[in-house]
Amino acid sequence: VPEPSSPDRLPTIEAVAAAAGVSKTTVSHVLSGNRPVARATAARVRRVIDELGYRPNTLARSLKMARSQTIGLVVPDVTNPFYPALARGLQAALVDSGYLLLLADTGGDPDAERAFIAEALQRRVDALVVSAFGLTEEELDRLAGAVVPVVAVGAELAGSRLDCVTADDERVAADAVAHLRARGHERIGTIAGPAGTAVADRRLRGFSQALEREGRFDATLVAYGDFTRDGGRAAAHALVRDPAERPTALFCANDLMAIGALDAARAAGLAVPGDLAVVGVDDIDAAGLVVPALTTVRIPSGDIGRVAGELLLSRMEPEARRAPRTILVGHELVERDSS
Amino acid sequence: VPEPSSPDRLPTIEAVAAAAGVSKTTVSHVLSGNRPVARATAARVRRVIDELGYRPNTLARSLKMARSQTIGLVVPDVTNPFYPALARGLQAALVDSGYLLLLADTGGDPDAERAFIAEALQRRVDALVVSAFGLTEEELDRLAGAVVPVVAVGAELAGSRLDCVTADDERVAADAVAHLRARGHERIGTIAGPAGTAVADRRLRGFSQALEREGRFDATLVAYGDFTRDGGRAAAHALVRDPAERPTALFCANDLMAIGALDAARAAGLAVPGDLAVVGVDDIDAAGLVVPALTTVRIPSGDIGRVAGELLLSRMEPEARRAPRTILVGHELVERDSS
DNA sequence: CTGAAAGCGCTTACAG
DNA sequence: CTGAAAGCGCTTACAG
Repeated sequence: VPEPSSPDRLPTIEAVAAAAGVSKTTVSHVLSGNRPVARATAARVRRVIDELGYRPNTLARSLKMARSQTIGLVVPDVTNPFYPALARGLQAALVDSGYLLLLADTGGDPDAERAFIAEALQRRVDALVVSAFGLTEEELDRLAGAVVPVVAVGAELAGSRLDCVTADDERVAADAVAHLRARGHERIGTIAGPAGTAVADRRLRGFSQALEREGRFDATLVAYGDFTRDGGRAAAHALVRDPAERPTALFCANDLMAIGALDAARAAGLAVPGDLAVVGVDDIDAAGLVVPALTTVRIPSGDIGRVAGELLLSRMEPEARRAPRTILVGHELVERDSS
Repeated sequence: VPEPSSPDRLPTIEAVAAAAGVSKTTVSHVLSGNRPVARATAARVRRVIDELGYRPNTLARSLKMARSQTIGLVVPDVTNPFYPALARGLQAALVDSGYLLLLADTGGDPDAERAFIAEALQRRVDALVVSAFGLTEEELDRLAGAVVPVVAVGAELAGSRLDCVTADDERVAADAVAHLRARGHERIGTIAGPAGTAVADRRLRGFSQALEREGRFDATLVAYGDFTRDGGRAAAHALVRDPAERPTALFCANDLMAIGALDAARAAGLAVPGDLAVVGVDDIDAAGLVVPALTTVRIPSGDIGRVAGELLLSRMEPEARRAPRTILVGHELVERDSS
């Protein structure tokens, strides 16, 4: 004899069935609509459901159906406004299909990235959206690509077998360089992101190649940051220390670092853009708020999230065994006062 | 005869047991450590696990154990930097205990809040952290309070049976008023948050009472925004339109609205702080970036997240049937250039 | 030191 | 129009 359900235990489909005098099968079908149920029966079941406050246990359903209706989202830094905007776009694309977001902030640490991806897989997420910093494309593909659809966001993974949604980072950098060249700058430096990360490498390559085409690339004008304001400040500080070797313009691989470069310029007594022009990437809200307002290349992070969501939705269709796709979202130079 | 597992099906504990020549029980115990297993057996099992790449299905475990190791986080606006910082603190407090965050951005819409809370409950989250805007405390408690521990963050719920972690919003407002009074302002207005939301109401009450104590409260100097920059701009615009009736200082219930007030002042040709002093709340990064840099009352959102996580952890202990607690985090006036 | 079996709460193929 | 039963992949009380 089973114990009567204790008061702090939620009602189950079994309890509903008993109270309504039908089978679990029937209760299940009034809920899912997968099979017609007599009107009177359905009404009775629904009444009982309301009375008991029954809510089907999604865990059990997910186990049975082998889909959790959950998407894992891995970002290096939620406090970088680029990612919340992306998360919002992603949620908007997925919410109507009943998906929820499992969020992880990894701090860009490869171990944390691996750990979260493994954990998300154990929880049987139906797909993964990842902005990985520490992981190589191969590792990402090997870790998760074989199990669930994965879309890499905010970085193009060369030759990867993964889907990805990103801006064309080389052109982003090239456009910034073109802007600075048009303003007459000849000594253009850059604050790149961490070497080895896909976004950082691409933006640096776009930067270098654009300058090399004109024979103006100077490796001593390259510094590295970690995509944070502090990192940008430190890198810029190193670059402008020596007046003789100083660049007249700086392309920073994101806005946070560009804002740090503004800090460094101020600390060094350099006028922006007079002594040093600064261009960022992203166009986070803060870009328009700093003084001088930051010239930047706008990346539509909300669109990236939304497009990634739509791509995932199509990947989760039963048929979807297509070749990996790379979807490029448009970027746009926003000229403000720092250049 | 069961079919052999198809290639795209993940290995189960059953497959591991078969390959290692032991029972599922034993495999389970080498994984959990809940029961001693002979060294040789354990080693063999582990080898098979590695070979097959077995990862236990958390859905099944959660169903059996009646805990999902998941915490639901409900916020009105992820793109408001206050919340990512909170999310980060929360994750930091919970990650070591194996909890993951299920995130929802509700846009402050009560229907979205209800929908997400219901959905999270169906997914059997172990607890909920919510910053609700549309829901009353009673409704929040009724919806979820009976089922899982709930902590309300960023707003004190008067007389609620829910835990909450927040700044002392009345004092936050009172401190801002005191600052403005000390600067000599006599006509102090406010841009409040949406009436009916707990944070907004508390900050408005703190504001009103502080001024009433000195007989200086003027209801015509109260406007309402929705905690966004645009909302703040519109509210400030209305307040400063008439030069004769204009306040000389504005307490804004958050930084985003204060930044909007700065926009409005600029558009109206008013000097800040000369013609209009502006004080915000939160101290998001942007507060230090705008011009003039924003005087604000700093709320440690990361701490709120962390404390909420710790509180939840203690609530999820089996014994925990204590009375609801309200934990107040400290705030601090940050004087910058806008006042 | 180890295993057989029950059960967590669902869904659905099979049967009538 | 409806139900009995198997099964999703785990954990654990019970037994030896």
